[in-house]
Amino acid sequence: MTITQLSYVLAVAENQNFTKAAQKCFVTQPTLSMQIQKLEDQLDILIFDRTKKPIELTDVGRKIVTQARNIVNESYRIQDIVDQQKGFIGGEFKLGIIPTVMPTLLPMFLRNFIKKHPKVKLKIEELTTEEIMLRIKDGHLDAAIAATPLEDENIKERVLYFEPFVNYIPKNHRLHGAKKIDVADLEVDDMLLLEDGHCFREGVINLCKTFKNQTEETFQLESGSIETLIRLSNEGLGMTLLPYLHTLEINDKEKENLHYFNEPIPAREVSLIYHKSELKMQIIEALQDVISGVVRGAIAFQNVKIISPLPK
Amino acid sequence: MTITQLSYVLAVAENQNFTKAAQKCFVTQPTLSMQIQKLEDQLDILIFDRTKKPIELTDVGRKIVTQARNIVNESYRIQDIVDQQKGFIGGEFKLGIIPTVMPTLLPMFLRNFIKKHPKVKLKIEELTTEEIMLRIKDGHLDAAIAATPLEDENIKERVLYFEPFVNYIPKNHRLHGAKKIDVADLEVDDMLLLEDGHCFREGVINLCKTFKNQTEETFQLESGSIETLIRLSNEGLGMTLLPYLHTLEINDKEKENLHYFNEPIPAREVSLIYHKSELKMQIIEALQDVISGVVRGAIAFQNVKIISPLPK
DNA sequence: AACATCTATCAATAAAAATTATGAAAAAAA
DNA sequence: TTTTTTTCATAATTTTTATTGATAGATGTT
Repeated sequence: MTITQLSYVLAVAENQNFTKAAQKCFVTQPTLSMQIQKLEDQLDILIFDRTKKPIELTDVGRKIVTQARNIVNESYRIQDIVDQQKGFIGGEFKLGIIPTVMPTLLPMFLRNFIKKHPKVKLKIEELTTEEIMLRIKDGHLDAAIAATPLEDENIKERVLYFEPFVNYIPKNHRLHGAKKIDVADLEVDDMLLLEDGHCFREGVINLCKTFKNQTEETFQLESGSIETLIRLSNEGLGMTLLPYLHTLEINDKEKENLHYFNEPIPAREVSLIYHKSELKMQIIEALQDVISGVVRGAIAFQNVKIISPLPK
Repeated sequence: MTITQLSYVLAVAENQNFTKAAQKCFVTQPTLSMQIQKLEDQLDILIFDRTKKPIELTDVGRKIVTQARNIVNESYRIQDIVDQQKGFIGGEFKLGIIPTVMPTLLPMFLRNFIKKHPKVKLKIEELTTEEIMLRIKDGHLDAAIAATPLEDENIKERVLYFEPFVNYIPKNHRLHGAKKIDVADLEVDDMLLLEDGHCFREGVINLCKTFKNQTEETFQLESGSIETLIRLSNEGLGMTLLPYLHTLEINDKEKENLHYFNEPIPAREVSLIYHKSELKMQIIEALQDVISGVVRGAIAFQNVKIISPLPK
């Protein structure tokens, strides 16, 4: 039994296909077939049920895959120990970012980070919180930036910053006249929201519910991006809430529609999250340093009240 | 990096010697030298400091060995999963037994066990509780039989039986006339004990202390085996306590010196203990079944009061 | 029926591991 | 000190193992 064989098994289990798995392993398909057969022969069991299309794991196979993932992941940690010893910060690093953070935060720190740590090959992907949590647990992501707290025992969190919510209220809206807005003024029925699956949406709904006991039944419109939200709002379809960093990007005319909250200002907590095993911790800490440094200049609010974005 | 290389590293780390390690791995010494060098080259670090005699681990080396042990142990669990699936009970199994249990319990169950599970290659070693705990943690023992509770978070326990203490009181002793003895009658100063390191000694001392607030200062004599204890006692050097199973083995004349306790009868708890990772659990359960079955016939006390043998 | 997709098999070859034989350095013994 | 022994490294060679390209067979699709 070798680590290579185990990783071949993992690849086939994940792809449910020898040919695709072989590509991901950068070997030919017969290599996988033969090595996996060899392992099956040695253990004298079948890991895959090849009669099923697509291929399926047997009962033992499922248990073996779980253990194999364990072993393969633990084997990565050997290199990690060496890197840590050398103070080496480099190698491939897969980072997930939620959609409502991606467009504003990424440009702020990416250039800085690459400059400071040129040996790290960052692979960044925009994913929902749900996908992020799955992929951190199965090892396909090394870390992610998401709204917290998540309260998942397998995932650790390091708070990066608190991002205040800002009201975006078009000219024709009943609240446009008000200089500063109170949380109690918000009405869900009146608010443009992101579509389901965005945790920012959850945060806003929670905010409204907290202060008005509103149900989440009747939303007027839902959109997939905050950009669209602003456009829709401009068309007079309702007000919306923006995460603070987004308000730095909009044009001067639209800035006139921004209305800040009275203190305490509601905000979301944005954190760097990673698996509890703390693999590649040097890079995670490097990321935290760079991002915290950059954000400290951009967000300088005090008396910020935090609401939980995933209040299930 | 391969599991084989990692196990070579473990062998050298444990033996502090390439030649001996090679023998344990059933390969020649150059094989180890080359494979370990190859691993060191790939990681671009030194695992061993070869200038020191005997050879020593480097700082990184120590961390790598810890992780390597992890990986190698986890790799054994693959075979374990397969065995479990097949209901196969076999392979090498290393069992430790404390000295005061070994001579009485082993003959009771060994023949039975071998008959019932002929494919298991039992390797049994007599060890103190302290050694047992170390070796269970480092994987050199699969399980052990010891007095419990141990209260170690890495070690799980399954109680096999409660073994009452029996007084062995020679003719000339002040208590010889008494038919039944009370725990309160015991005097540490008056009692022959096993030498330091035997947990049975701890148990007895604890028993005396519990009822008389005696200090453990002045013991008259100490011995390494219970056999010797009986001989010394016969010579009129004091009374002693025997674990019940030992009393079944002594000759008729000596049996006259046995005096049972009044209820509640003090006893020690004897358990099958094993690492929390539950490797080779099928064999552990098979052992438990056989031993419990055998002992149930031999010990049939009720109203047994338990004292902790390791009261630190 | 023809085609496409997928895995297994085979022989050839490349790569890696293990072995035997040997050498050099350090420790132990004379 | 000199000799002997121990111990690890190196080199050349053999053995074993992994990988590949080509292809066959099986299954499902159009």
